[in-house]
Amino acid sequence: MKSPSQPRDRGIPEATVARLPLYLRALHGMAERGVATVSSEDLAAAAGVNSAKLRKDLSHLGSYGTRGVGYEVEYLVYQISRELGLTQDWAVAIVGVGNLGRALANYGGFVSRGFRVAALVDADPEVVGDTIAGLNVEHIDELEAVIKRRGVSIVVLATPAAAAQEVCERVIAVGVTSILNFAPVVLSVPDGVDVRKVDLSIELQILAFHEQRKAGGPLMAVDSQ
Amino acid sequence: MKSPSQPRDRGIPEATVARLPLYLRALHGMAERGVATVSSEDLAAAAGVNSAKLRKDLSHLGSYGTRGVGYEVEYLVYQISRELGLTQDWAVAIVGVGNLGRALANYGGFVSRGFRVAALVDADPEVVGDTIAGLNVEHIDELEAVIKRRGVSIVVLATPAAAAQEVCERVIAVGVTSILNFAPVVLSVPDGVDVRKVDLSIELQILAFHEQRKAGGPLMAVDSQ
DNA sequence: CTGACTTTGTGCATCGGTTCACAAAGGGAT
DNA sequence: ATCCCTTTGTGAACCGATGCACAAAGTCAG
Repeated sequence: MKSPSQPRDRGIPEATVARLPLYLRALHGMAERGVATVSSEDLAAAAGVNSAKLRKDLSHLGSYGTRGVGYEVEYLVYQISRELGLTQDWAVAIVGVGNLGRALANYGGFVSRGFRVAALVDADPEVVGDTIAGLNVEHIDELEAVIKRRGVSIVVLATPAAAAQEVCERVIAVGVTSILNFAPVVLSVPDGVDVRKVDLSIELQILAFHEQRKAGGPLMAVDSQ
Repeated sequence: MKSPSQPRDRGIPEATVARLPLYLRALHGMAERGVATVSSEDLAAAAGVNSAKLRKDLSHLGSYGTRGVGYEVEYLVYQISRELGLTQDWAVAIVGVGNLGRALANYGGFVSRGFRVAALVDADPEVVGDTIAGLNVEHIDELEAVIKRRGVSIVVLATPAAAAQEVCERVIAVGVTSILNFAPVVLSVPDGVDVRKVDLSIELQILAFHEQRKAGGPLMAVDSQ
């Protein structure tokens, strides 16, 4: 338990970052089941990746394993959490309280670790004032004020496509630099602002592509011309 | 307009497939605005990628552009749609009609092109029998029957994490090979089955990672202890 | 018909990520 | 203390994706 060589490369590959939450989830499950120690092989299986990749990923954070034994679950949970910035509390605002926004507000996974839905905002006077998931829905005119007042640093866009770019610009103007976008548009943002996009219909289209291939099969007798 | 050399490589890179829906969306927008022809430069800008990448992507489908001119919008829409398998109609079943399932059922983007929500299934007797987005919610006991009867080939899992694996196995058993999973678990499936995963909390965690970095900045004075 | 101009399609260098395979490191038994 | 066994951490080969830069191919004006 001595201080393990300062390893933080300050440069963790993007692909690795994207997998850390996966490992974290698997580790949480193990911690709950009382597992104290886990090998790269087992953890990799639980996370659905291969063990070499997992080891290389973890090696980017430092040498937190013990050769011949594996990784201490609790310790690794802490290290990954810290690396991902989950040891602090992130205030999230959800803009757009339609079906999707509502689902997100109620989604347990958000609140669980590190994130807190701090504000709900919508333009429709019909829903402004309603209470959803214990929160009062505020009017879009209050957007900037709410973000500042609640210390929101991550904004989730669940608005109609047409509204997304404008909302995006407004929140950036008051200092937000992390946006999770569910609206089916390409947002244009200045450098330094991070946008991640979740697009349900794109995922379906990718599935359809593969499904079509399978249906045709290797000896596809379709309209090959 | 002569038949353009049989190009279908039968091997389109995965990264390209993932971007085709993006191009398709941009093209639809252009078609609606009456644009007849578009250059790789303009289309790339609309889709948020660089133009060399776009040209290379499209070249995998065939030579559908005209040098000195660009791409004919309508024609390209058709070619990409066909490649993605959107010229046929895909019946989709949504399992789990909680907040998220409801949002998905009502999500216009699904229905719009090529996809049709053909069934809603849930285990909760409270919601079975309800009508959501014009569809009757059926009981999970009917799962296999419904899938066969409606010709469902793509299943969307919006169940609680604990139920996902079981539902997954049941739909695979009746021949489904394409699954879009919103439950926060790693599904284990046999070869030949495609699973795509959308995980809201993972996206947030990735954002938090980058936000933390920005907050600290190059000369981070944090607990480097 | 010719020549200037535009834009595609692609060869090539590069880069980031994955996988293999093994030396190094630790634990535990004798 | 020594040896054997397990498992990590990583060097190196490999693979797919990206981006540059340009020749090839077309349009259009005169």
